[in-house]
This record gives sequence, C-alpha cells and structure tokens, in this order.
Amino acid sequence: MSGRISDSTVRRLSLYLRILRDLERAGVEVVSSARLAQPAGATSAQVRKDLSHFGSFGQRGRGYSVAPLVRALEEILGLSRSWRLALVGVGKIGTALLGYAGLARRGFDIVAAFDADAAKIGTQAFGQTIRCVSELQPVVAETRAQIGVIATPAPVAAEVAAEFARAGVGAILNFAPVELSEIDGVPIRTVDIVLELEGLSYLLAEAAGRPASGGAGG
Amino acid sequence: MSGRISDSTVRRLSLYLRILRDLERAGVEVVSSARLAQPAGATSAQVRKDLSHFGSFGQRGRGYSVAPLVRALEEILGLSRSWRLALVGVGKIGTALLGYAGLARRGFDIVAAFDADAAKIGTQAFGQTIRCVSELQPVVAETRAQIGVIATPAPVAAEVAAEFARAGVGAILNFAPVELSEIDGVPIRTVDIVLELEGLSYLLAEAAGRPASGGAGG
DNA sequence: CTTGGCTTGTGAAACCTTTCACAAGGCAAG
DNA sequence: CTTGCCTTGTGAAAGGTTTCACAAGCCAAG
Repeated sequence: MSGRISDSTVRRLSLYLRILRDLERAGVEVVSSARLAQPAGATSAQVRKDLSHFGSFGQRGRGYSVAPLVRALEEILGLSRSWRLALVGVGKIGTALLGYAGLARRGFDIVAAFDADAAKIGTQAFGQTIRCVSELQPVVAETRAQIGVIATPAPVAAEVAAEFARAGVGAILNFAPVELSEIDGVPIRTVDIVLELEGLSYLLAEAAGRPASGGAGG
Repeated sequence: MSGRISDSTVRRLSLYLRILRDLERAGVEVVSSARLAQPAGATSAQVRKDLSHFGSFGQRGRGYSVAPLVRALEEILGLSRSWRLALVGVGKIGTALLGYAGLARRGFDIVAAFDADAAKIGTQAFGQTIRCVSELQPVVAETRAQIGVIATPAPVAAEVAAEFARAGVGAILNFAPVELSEIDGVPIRTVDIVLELEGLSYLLAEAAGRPASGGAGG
C-alpha cells in the first residue's frame, strides 16, 4: 500500500468521506464499495483501489463499517483537526469566503484577512478586522495560519503567493485567474471559475457545431 | 486531427488563450510553443500536441502568429460569442457571482437570478430582480439562457440541476458541495471549494506525517 | 459443519495522457 | 544558392490511471 497518491484519488476520498458522514448520520452501519461509489460518481473497483492505498478497511463478504472508515478517512485527509487560513483580498470573492459558514463548520477557520485598499483597512467584515497586506508576514506568523487564500486581482496574485510562502504557510488556495506554480515546495491549488465556464463553452460550441440535439442558439 | 478532446487539453487551451491575449496586448506578434508553455505550467510538446488536435497553426522555424491563434482558440472554445447564464441561489456565493464583473467582461452574462427565500424574491441585486425558483422553467426559456449556475445549499442542488436540464440549458456549473452527474446529456461541472481545501489538508497532513521540512504545527 | 451468496483486495489488462525525439521545413546571413 | 540555426508537427515510447476479473474470505441458513 501507500506510495505517491494521485490527486484524483485524494479528491475521491473527500467525496467518500462526505457520503460516509451522511450515511453515519442516517444510522447506516455498514456499506459496500458499490453503494459508496454510486453517489461519488465512481465505480466500486475504484473505491476499493483508492482505499487499498492506505490499508484494508473492509471485511470480505460484508463491506465497510461506516464509523471506523469515517475516522480513518478523516485521519488520512488531515481532517481530524482544524486548519487556520489567512485571506488576502476582501473583494467579492473574499467577502463571500469570509461569510461562508460552511468553511468553519468543516474545520477551516479564517483567522486573518488582508486587503490593499486603504478604504477597507481597519474595517470589520464577518468578525475579521481587515489588515493591510504589508502586515501579512508578521500576522501569518503570529496567528500560525497554515493555508493562504488568494482572492486578489490576477496581476498581484503571484506576488502574494510568494509572500505567503515566505511567511511560512504550508499550502495556498488561489482564486485569481492565473496559473501559479508551487513556490518553495508550497503546493498551490487554483480555483478558476472562468476556466470552468470556458470548459462548458467548449462543450456547448462543440455540440452546436455538429447540429444534433437541441443546442444553443443565439 | 480532432477526435475526442480531453478535459485537461481544453483547460490548457483556455490558459493558452489567456496568455496569448496578454501577449497580443503587449504587442508580441509571434510566439514559440516554449514561450507559450512556460506561464501555463505546461511543456512545449504539450502545447504543440494540444493545438495539433485542431489543426496546424504554427510555422516551422518561426512559431505561432499571436493574433490568428487568439482568433482560432476563441473559435475552438466558443468564446467568439457571449453566453447567457441563469443563476439559482443568491446567497454568499451567488451574490459574489452576480457582482463579479469579470464574468461579463469575458462573455458570460447573467441574465436571470432565482432564489427560494421569499424575503429575497422581488428585490434587486446587481441589476437583477430576484425571481422565485418556481419560475425557473419559463424564465430560462424566455431569456434563452444556455448555462445554468447552481449556488444553492447542497440538499437541493440535484433537484435544481434536473429543473435546469428540463428547461433546456446546455450545460451546468455547480457550486454546491455535491457530486452531480450529467443529466440528459447536459454536462455538469462542479466547483467545490471545500474539496480543494481538503486536498490541501491532505498534503499538509502528509508533510507533517513525515516530519521533514517546516510543517504545520497546531 | 457445509453450502450458497456476497464482497473485499489486488494483480493484470486496457485505456488514456504526457514526454521524447526527430524529420520537415522556415528564415537570415553570406 | 548554401549553410546554420531554430521551431513545428507527430509517430513512438513511457508513464499513469481505471477497469477487469477472480481468489480469499465473511456471514447466515440449514
């Protein structure tokens, strides 16, 4: 077991965990790989292969005990603890993140918020005092934030990422529409809404190109 | 050339286009695959392979002419036109989307907004009158929206997706933390922030597990 | 205890994506 | 025209992920 785990496997593990928690809440005690796979959009073989990278969690002929598997996945994914996030950029997206209760509920606490706009600095937003980005380094150190979140305009995102890396965060989540590459071994994941929409645009254009089913006119 | 194009290829094409537009604005006329690859986090071979699926756009010994390649990619990705979006769920994320000028600027116009909360219905948000979800079908038909955007709580997302499919949208972008599978041939892409954070959590936990470089304490 | 029905864990096969490596060909200088 | 340098387009190789398929093993019923 173990070795290097692929990104898509980790992503599915998160999905399994989510589904398992629902099952646990519903009082289900045992689940088969097939039943777990279905809502995750995976196959039963995939579920078993994914889990097998980390050990043997099931029982042949029976399935997986829900509660222990939930704990095991939480442990694997690092979700048996909570993480501290520092946010840069309190614009539309940044504000939505600050107000999104789902984050704290799942163990991701925003412990600091920064912006470059003098008009915003010192004001409050969802319980956070907005600080100047120039204070990023000391505040990240002081709050011991482990994940940096970038919600700035694209042009400054790379600079902020470098600052985060220097400040000692262990990972970065980027919402700016730029591809950022790992800095100093700090992994960066980018969520790019426009990119997703453009992916859908491609599919729509493709479907319209070969005029088959009801496509997009306009 | 052509055939079935992979998701990752399409995603990279979007990145190339973005980079090419910057180059065009900067007055660059010709670019090599290597120069285009670098900011996209790809390799030169990958750029050439990706483009080769759609034709021959370059000139050996010279590179790619920026302007024509921009037009070609816009055509391929369906970005030489604009798309109409309908949004369901005007909460934190939905509001951020409504207010995000970057969408319209890139050709994605939100033409209708829905919510289930009676207190919100009839009010205005960023120029949109919020309508009741029960009106989804007629309004989507009337506005000829092509892309449905789901920004509702997870439990109702699947239901809304089915409504969108019935209303005739050609694609769906989902921000609710549930895995939704293609309905009636309508492709669905999910943007799941918590999933991304959990992916980072895994990396942090993994890094802390084998105590090597400066990890996360806490 | 034995039988029958299920389900896991896992090598092997199939499939898909990325990287390599090189012939084909453009361009500039002489 | 010829030489030298550069870059594309693309088969082939390498690398990775998913699916298949089945032995191993659990459980319940008889």
